[in-house]
Amino acid sequence: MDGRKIRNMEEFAAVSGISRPTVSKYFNDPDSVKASTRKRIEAALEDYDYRPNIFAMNQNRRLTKNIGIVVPYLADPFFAEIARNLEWRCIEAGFTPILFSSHGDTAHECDILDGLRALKPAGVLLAPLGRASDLKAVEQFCADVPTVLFDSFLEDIGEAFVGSDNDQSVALIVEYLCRTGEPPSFFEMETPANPNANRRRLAYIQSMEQLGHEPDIVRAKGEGWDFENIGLTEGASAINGKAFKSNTILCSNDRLAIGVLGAAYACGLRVGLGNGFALRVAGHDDHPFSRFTCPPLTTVSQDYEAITERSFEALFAVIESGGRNSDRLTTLFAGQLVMRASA
Amino acid sequence: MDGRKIRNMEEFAAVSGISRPTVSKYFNDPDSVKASTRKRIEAALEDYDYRPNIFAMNQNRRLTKNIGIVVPYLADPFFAEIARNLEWRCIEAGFTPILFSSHGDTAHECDILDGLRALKPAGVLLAPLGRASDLKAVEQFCADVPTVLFDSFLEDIGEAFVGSDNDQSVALIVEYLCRTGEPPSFFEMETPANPNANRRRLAYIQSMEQLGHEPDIVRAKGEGWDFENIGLTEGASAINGKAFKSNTILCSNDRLAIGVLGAAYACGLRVGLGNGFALRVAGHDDHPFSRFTCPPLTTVSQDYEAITERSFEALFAVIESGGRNSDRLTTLFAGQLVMRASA
DNA sequence: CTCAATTTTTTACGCGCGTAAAAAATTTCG
DNA sequence: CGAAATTTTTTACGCGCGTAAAAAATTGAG
Repeated sequence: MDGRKIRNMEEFAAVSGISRPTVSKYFNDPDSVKASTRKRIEAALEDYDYRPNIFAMNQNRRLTKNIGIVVPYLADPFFAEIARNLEWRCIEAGFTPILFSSHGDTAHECDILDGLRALKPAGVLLAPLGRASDLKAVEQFCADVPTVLFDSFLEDIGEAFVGSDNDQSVALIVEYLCRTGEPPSFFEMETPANPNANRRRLAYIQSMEQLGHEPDIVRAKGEGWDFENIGLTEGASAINGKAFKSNTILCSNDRLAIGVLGAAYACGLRVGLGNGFALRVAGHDDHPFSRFTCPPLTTVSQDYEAITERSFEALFAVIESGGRNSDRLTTLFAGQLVMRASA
Repeated sequence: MDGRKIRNMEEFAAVSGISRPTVSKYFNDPDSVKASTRKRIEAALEDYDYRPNIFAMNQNRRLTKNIGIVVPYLADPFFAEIARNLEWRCIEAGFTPILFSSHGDTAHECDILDGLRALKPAGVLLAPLGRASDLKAVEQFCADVPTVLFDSFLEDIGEAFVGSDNDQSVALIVEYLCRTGEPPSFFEMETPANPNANRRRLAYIQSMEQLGHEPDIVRAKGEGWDFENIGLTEGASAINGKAFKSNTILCSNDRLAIGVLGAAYACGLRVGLGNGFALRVAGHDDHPFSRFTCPPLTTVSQDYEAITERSFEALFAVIESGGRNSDRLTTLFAGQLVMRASA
């Protein structure tokens, strides 16, 4: 703990007895210097706790060690959870994750992408708003910066896409619901922001038809990301208005289902499977809170860890290969049925 | 849209017909140049969409326009919501918010603060882990960087503190619960991470004694931020083990209460106020999801907007005054009773 | 129109680091 | 031990911008 404060790499190089270019090399990759010099630098590092100036470091770099993580709505615990995993993964690999939330707003998503460009990130993990995204802006961004999309699929954009296999997962739960009770009605938003929703509706229709049942779709009015609230209010009016042909409601996602559970409670309907229950409610995603609803929500899980792991790997591969060489690959993970008490 | 790409401020100055120092001045404060030159610059900006290199900009600055926002656990919608508001507020004021989550981990909180220092932020809005924080590290950080603490109170640290008045809010709900039914038992974590929890326990005891009732405190085992789960499992064993002396449970926070609601459901107890209900459950914070539980959770609201607004204002004042001159001021906002069906 | 006040331009340096090239030192290995 | 291979040092330049100082231009009031 020498009293002297180290002001720059020059000074640090002096006190550590190593030349500045070598020190610079060390900071860019500790393994690129001989083991003995590395030890000397790290010893000096203990005594003087110097850190290179990130701004100066990045100024001349064509790209940095930054990785942008962009999610459409961070107040949604699904994305909070994924963001948490991604951050962790990036740090582990020696990158600096920088987290952004589009807050459900098109213009803000564009602003984030603009700002991100200026940060010269090595890569970006982007879960776009979806329908609300400015497609041209996103496409242009992906052309400039190595980007892996996840969750929301956008045609032909990005180096890779990682998401869940809605066809499989919806078929799974539709089959389960049909097998254990009445074939489900499908409940979704009128104009879903997320492309997964469209996919799920189609998968629902197909599954129902394959099983010889007639699809029944109920659409909730409302826009935005306030899903629980929409599920609650619109769900209640749908229930009261006898809009559902079935006593079983499959919701497009868990957050909507949580709202519907509230609606059922407000309507005095007991939710669950078997005698004495008036309604079954199922969701999709295995949202972090779905275990704690009353009754606990039956749903299809998305494999959070697989999605984050694969997304990061895909991005890392692109970064390593120094740009855009891998064919655009799409990975869809299968969902697993999560049987709880609500259906 | 001239084909030429602008590479730096020099080139942009050339095409806009203004000298580089003046352009530089413009970017640091558009109002610092004459109106006519400002217009000329902004006209050129339309044609050439140039943006100054942030790294080069910040390199020589003693401090930047960055504002760090640090929350202990972003997967907690309470913090997600506050972070969202704070981000918005920062942008509005022309700053660049950078969001971090400590993920409930002491070491990670320290890393974040370290990294933040390197970003030379104009200021930081910090909700510390609390008990789990490395107090010395946080204190040292606050000495280096203008920091406003919120949510978790740490003695004598930071330029200001903004939080909620637990004494008032707990008194409010204890009084309500006593008035409308049995005096509540208090349910909390054994070793709460958040200092608010301690404050709330004390406020509970005081309120009960003032109303002439004997306090009854039940503590759940478990650590970390997985509150709902702890509330669910420990709540169930407490209920089954007849640990609660009262039929009314006041939980230290809403997330715990959400778990307890699940426990009650699992135990077959109907939760609500009045005849036919076996249990009352109340929480604290008016968590974003508390409106959607079954039954909807009775709780005390924290004034999210007031907290974010005041936090930002306090930080802004410190920044404006160029450092640390304001006396350390503490603002506590009163909670409001949110009567729903659970109690 | 004149003189002072304001604003812009010119000129020049520095920030902290990346990095290239050539020379010097060190290590490796036959 | 000596030559080749590896690593470090020396030297030097540039990145894009902030900013200081002095000179020049513009503006505004009288």
